Order: sequence, then C-alpha cells, then structure tokens
Amino acid sequence: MSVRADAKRNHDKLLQAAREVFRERGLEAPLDEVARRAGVGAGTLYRHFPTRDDLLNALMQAFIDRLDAAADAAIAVDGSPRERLLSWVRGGVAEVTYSKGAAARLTAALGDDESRIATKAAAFAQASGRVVEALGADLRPGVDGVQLARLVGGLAMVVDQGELDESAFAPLADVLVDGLLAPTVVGS
Amino acid sequence: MSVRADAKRNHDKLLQAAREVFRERGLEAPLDEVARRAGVGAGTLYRHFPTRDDLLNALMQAFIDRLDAAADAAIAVDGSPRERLLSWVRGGVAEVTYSKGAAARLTAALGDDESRIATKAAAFAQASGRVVEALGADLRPGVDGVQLARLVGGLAMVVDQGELDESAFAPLADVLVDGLLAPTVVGS
DNA sequence: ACCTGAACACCGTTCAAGT
DNA sequence: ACCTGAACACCGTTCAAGT
Repeated sequence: MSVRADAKRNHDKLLQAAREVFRERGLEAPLDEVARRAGVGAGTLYRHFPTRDDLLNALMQAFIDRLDAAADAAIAVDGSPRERLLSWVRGGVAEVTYSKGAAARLTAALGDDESRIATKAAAFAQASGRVVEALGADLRPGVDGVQLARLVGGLAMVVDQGELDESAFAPLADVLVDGLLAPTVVGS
Repeated sequence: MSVRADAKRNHDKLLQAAREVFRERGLEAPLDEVARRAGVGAGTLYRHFPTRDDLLNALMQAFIDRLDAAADAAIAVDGSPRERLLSWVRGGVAEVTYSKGAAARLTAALGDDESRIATKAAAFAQASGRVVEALGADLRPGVDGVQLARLVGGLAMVVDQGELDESAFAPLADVLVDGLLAPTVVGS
C-alpha cells in the first residue's frame, strides 16, 4: 500500500543484480556495479540498502536455507557420530564458502549483535547447535553451537583465503572432527 | 655505493612510518598516510615498495623472529605433549594476530609461492614444522608444518575477525589441540 | 515518496618535471 | 638515480533537483 510500485520493482532488481555481481566478483564487488546492472541510480541503492551488509543480509535467506538443509542431512547420516559430524563440517564449509568473503563476514558476525547480518550469523550458530544436540554425549562436553560455528567458519576462511582443494582440505577437517568428538575409551 | 644516502634514509623512514601506521590502524591502513608520516612523496613509497605486501614483507622479520621464539618456547615446555602443542597454538595465534589483518594475509600466502610475503609464510610453516618434529609420534600421523600453520592461521582469523577474548578462545584451542594429538589408548 | 545522477571525498597509482 | 606532488582512476556516499 504505502510502497510505490517502482520502489518494489527497484528493490527486486537490486537484489537480482547483487546476486549476479556478488557471485561473479565476490562480496567485495563495487556497489555501483550493482546499481548500474540493476539500471537504477546510485542513490536508489543506498535508499534501499544503506550498507553492503544490508544488501547481503537480504540475499542470504537462500543461503541459510541451504545451511539448514546441510545440518539436517548431517543429522540424518546413517553412520557413526564421526561420520555425522564430518558431514556437517564438510557441508557447512561448502555452504559458507559459496561466495568469496562470506566466511569472514559470517564468522565476524557470530559474536556481534550489532552486525547487519546478525540474524544470519545466528542461524549459522543455530544450525550448528542442532548438530551439537543431535550428537549429544558423543560430542566433547561443553561445545556449543557458537563454538562449532566458529570452528567451521575458521576452516572455511582457510579454504577461502588459500583456495584449498579437496586433498588439502580433508586432513584439516579430520583434525577438527576428532578434536570435537568425546574421547573414546579404546581397549578397555 | 650505488644507493644514494637520501634513498637509504627514505627507505628507513618509510619502514618506521609503516610500523606505526599499521600498528595503529591495521594492515589495511591507507598507504598515503604512511608516505605522509614518513615525510616523502607518494611516488617514493611506490618506488621502494611497489605493493602493500612488499612493505609488509620488509616489516615482518621481527614478527618471524617472535614466531620462531614461540616455537622454541613450546618445544622446551616441561610438560606433556599436549602442553607443548597447546603452547605453540597459543603462542602462534598470539603472534599472528599481533596486527589486524595479518592472520588472513599470512594464511592466504601459505600455499602461494607468488605471494610477496611467501618467505614469511614459509617461515610460519617451518616454525610449525619444527613443533611437528619435536612432538614426533605424539602427534597425529600425517600432519605436517603447512597443515598445522593453516589450522593455527584459521584459529587466528577467527580471533581476529571476532575479537574473541580468552574465555571464548580457550575452548577452541583445546578442540584443535586434541584433534592434532595422536589418539591415546586409555584403560588398556 | 521515490528517483536520478552530478558532486564530493577518499585512496591507490602513475608520471612529468625537478634535483 | 632518486624525489616530489599534481593528476588520474576508482569507488563509496550524499544531496539538490526532478517526477
């Protein structure tokens, strides 16, 4: 009612343009490129999304949905606790590194309620928390969703920064997973 | 002989200015601030240090010395393998986060021979490698210096991004350390 | 109420002119 | 051989004028 039709249309065009530009050039891509591709003036972009993170936040719902799906899939893995946890670590890192720079932004926002993407970071922590709950006593005592999200985020930043391939990534994920599992009593 | 006295003096003034500016404002501080504080023209800065990383590389020797000292201290810790490894993880993270943004730059350079700070990243990997060697069979098989440096760098990025305090950092370091140790046989 | 796009600020980088 | 600093390019952000 109170939003003009052209405002709504520009809002959608900006989101679509940002989706493309961020995918092609990463999350630090120039914002005037977004405005240009959306076919609107620079001021219109800033009216709808005052900061880069506001724009990012609006784009991230689909990302959060995929992250939740990865957590669900990990919890449902028919195997050992180790396999379930590894599934989440792999799935989480894969989603968080979907766009270059996303891992650093999300991890930074994990402890920051003032962040414009605070709700998305919280969803990341909650997805991790669901995995923590599902693993129960198989997980190292005292680990919570925020801690798990930070560790996954840290690993994702390493992958993002160093552009690691699977063979370089796998041993790091193994270290993280084994450190997260409760110590097992062998040979008793 | 072939370097003019004013060139040498400008070189030193730039390093001193960069040390101050990077400490105060982080590694992404404006370079013209460095030139201004050194009292030289912008072109002089670019003549001596064509890229930001060249300037950083020249500043990092002292940093590498401290990193080596942290590795030595860790190896010399009079305690369990776990305590020695924890000492390195804590010391390494502390040094790598000395300046904001350093963790990301160093970790990115770990796999990149073309990086202008490649020698410094290699020193980071070598210091980690010395800890790996010192721990021998107490460490998880297959772990090398580059992997350990990546994990320490990842944790350092989490601390850097999220500005974590000791109470938030400690449990993450514990997870990493336990994942890095060889599985122990308990109760056999 | 919202839009446009020129204008300003900031910073990296180059290069003509100077010594 | 090296230095200076004006000039250019790029990009974020604001705002006067328009509809």
